[in-house]
Amino acid sequence: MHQSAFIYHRPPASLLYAQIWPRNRPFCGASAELRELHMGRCLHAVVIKFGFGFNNVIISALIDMYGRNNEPGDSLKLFDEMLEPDFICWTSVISALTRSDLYAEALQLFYFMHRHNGFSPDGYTFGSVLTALGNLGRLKQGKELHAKAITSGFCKDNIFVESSLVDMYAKCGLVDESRSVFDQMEEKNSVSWCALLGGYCQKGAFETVVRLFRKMEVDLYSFGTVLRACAGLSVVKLGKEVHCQYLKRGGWNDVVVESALVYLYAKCGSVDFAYRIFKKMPIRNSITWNSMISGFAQNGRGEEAVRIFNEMIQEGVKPNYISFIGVLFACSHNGLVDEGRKYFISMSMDYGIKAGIEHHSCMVDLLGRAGEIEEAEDLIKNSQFSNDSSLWAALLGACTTSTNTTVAERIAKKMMELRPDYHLSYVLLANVYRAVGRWNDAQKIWNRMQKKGVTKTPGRSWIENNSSSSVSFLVNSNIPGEMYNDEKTHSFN
DNA sequence: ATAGGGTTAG
Repeated sequence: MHQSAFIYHRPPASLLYAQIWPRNRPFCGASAELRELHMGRCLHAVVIKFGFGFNNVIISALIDMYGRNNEPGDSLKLFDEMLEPDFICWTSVISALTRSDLYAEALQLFYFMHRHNGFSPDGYTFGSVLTALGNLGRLKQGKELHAKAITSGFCKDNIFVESSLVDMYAKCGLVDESRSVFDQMEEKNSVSWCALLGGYCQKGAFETVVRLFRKMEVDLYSFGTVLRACAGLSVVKLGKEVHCQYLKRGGWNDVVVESALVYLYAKCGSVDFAYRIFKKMPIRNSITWNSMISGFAQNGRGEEAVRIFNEMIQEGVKPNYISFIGVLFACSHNGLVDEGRKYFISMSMDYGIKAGIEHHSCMVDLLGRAGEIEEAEDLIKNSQFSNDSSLWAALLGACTTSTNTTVAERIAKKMMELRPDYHLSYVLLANVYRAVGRWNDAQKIWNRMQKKGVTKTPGRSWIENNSSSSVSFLVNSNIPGEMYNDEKTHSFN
């Protein structure tokens, strides 16, 4: 008999394995330590032994279990081996991918499900897919899905869909849109609040975050957000209060909160304390490692930053775009020129990561400090950022100590071409001429600068910015009693 | 079976 009713279109094998599985190898070591995963695997065996291997409900639960334990490869394998995955199985596997930060892959499966199997999304699917879109910053598709959620009736009064929408708009940088969805919600919970606060964090409105944090129902999940705000404000004192609350409430081995603590303490100068927390963490992911690398790097401890970077690789965690920013920054600020060159090459050769503007900036800084002005110049010229004024400006700064007039002239002129209003190009070039006794040329540059009306932009000191009264106000007013033990706070629920 | 948190150069 013809079985067309049961034919289901499978996603390409390349999507199921080649692309996804290798990328997640690094997580396996960490997940193996989770007892829940071990239990889950045992249960899986029991399921098969008792002949429930073809029960979609049970398999859905298993797919979800692997997803929650950062084993998206196992989720996919199970899914691929199913004879007739129903719509719920698709949703489970999409959410498993989203949970493991495989957003693009989750989206691919979602569109595949829709196009080839004719399944329409429901509230559950919308939640996961909107999360994926938000993390990828795909505003256009996000809006499309928002419209679809409204027309299909899954939007109104569905706290999952609405919270995901708040999150999606916040992550795409549209805080106002995010706020408007939030305001229209009939019922709000800590997830909705947290999503909104994340948007304010991204905009740099850290004071707002701390203020609102005191008004909302607080769960351990939201500690990550407020710690990010603390780091943004460099208020280590408030961060310590949050840390205490985390421990007091029985928080333990939460990789997100503890990574945020590592970052906060390191950013505020307590690198050794940060390192102690880092050392104690049984499960570390790439963000944890990155926090520690950049923590050492920012505190002038480049060698340790490099050491942590290498340890990360040894432990089987793949360095990403941000890891390389940290390690290159460490190299540039500690004169590790050869290492810097090595890592810059290794980034694309060994890890397939294309160097971005941040990496180029670090390299220009590194080479400039080492006096390798022409090498840095070539690097910029041969990159896709050859007309980026921030890179040329960094190089220009490095020329101050150089006596090579020809090169300095060339760079200053390039900079004048890109940014005619940038005063340092003129100042620097004039200084270079003076250093070699070309007084007339120096004077000409000064005249040209004045004729163009280029003026120095007023500077502001770091101290001035950070001793503003609003920050000290926050620190003093946020005593723990007020933050967490307020009766009203708890009855908010 | 479903939603939210943490890392990014000058």
